[in-house]
Order: sequence, then structure tokens, then C-alpha cells
Amino acid sequence: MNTPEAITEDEARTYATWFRALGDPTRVRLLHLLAGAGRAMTVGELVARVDVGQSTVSHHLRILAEVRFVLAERRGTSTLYAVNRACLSVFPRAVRSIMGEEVPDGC
Amino acid sequence: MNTPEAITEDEARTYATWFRALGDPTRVRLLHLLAGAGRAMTVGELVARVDVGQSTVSHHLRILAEVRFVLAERRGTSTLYAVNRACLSVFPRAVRSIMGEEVPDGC
DNA sequence: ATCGATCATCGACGATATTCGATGAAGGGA
DNA sequence: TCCCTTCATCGAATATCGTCGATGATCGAT
Repeated sequence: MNTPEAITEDEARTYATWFRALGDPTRVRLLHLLAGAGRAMTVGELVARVDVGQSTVSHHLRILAEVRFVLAERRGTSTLYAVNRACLSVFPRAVRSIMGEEVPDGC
Repeated sequence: MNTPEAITEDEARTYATWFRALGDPTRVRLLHLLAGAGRAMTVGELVARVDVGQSTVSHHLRILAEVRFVLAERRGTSTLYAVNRACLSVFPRAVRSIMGEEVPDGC
């Protein structure tokens, strides 16, 4: 046999969606800011640290929330966003599933 | 201090490029096919296992090769593509760099 | 030298993504 | 109640992406 643990089309689509969620520099930076802060942050705080407008930040946060990389909670008139560390483990797992075995280090 | 190990704009762009390279279902599938085969494959073999045309496969392979996820070698009239397992470790490393610490399991 | 096979590249098209400004919805304070 | 702050959503403009068919380049075989 050649592909004992083959992935389905649906799995390929799901994995691609996860990877694409971090396929934008602004989203990478937003996630990094949330992780570095170690606490939930409001949209306004994030807007102040990124070089795009408020509506754009909202848009990117929505994409990150759709794949559960961040969690949102409305608190009064503002919204708190926090990184969902558990969900970030999808990347090592997805790579393992795609590659079949463990991935060595270096490059 | 708030962000001890901050990432630069360039790093954010680089990480985003890596993630985007796997942000398409066809590319995920191509990488999976190469990894499952355990050997180099020609473009024709890959075209036969994917539901897109030959030029599209060539296009995706080029994107995967640009980030060094696969390696290309011309052999006579055909081109052999092989997965570069070492380079796939960029994902765990990129996630660690973005998140700062290790990422727990589950989600 | 000619032909066929294999793959890369080109040009084009539709679809999707990114960004902005403006507007809308909802809550808190005076 | 009225206004201000905060954020999400809308509409539009621009850019990028994915796909195809056709063409071009390269190599091997006849």
C-alpha cells in the first residue's frame, strides 16, 4: 500500500482553512500581541499597535475567531479578545497528519 | 516590559508566507501525496491523482518549492518533486515564536 | 532531423481577500 | 434622556489567488 493514512478532501479543506487563517501578516501580529500580553485585550488596544484601521482589525479578529484561534467576549461597550492557546496545536497535528510521520528539525 | 520577544514586521510577513503556502486544499493534498509515496514523483503522476489540470499542478508545485517545502530535480524530460521534511518544522517553530511559549494539546 | 512526451510559462478570466471610510448598534455616563 | 465611546457591519475599490487552455522549451527516441 502507498497511503495507509490518506486524508480526505474535507480534511485537506479544513487544514487549508487553518493555515490560511495565519496566512496574513496582520493576523500573525495580532495573535502575537495577544499572546505577548498574556491577557485579554480590547479592539482599541490592538488597533493602537497595528498599522491598519479599526474596521480592518475587526475583520481580522473575526477570521481568527472563526477558527477558534482567539476567543471573544463582550464586556460592556467593548469586546475582549484572548488567544486560545489550545487551538494553536492544530498546526503540529495538521503537519503530522499531512506528512504521516514526525517532522525533523532544521532547514 | 510587555513584549520581551517581539517579532518584527518582516518576521510576520515570513511566517504568513509559510502558512499561506499550505493555505490551499490542492497544495495540502500534493504535499500529502508526496509524503505518502515516500519517494520523488513526477508532475504527471501528481496530475493523475488530483482534480486539477497540469498547469495548475505546476503552479502549486512552484509555490511549494519557493518556500522549500518540496524540492525539484529535472530528470530527463520530466521533473521529480520530493517533499522536504526538514522544512515542515517551520510550523511548530513559527507557532512557538508567535505564541512565545509551548502550545498545549486539545481544542 | 523529426516527432512525441513532459513540463513550465503566458494570458486571461472569475473568485476571493484586504483594506478603507461610513454607517449602525449597543452600552455607560452626565 | 441625550450624547459619547466602542465596536461590528456594510459597500466599494483594489489587489491577489486559483484555474484553465494554449503555447513554448527541453529532452529522448526513432
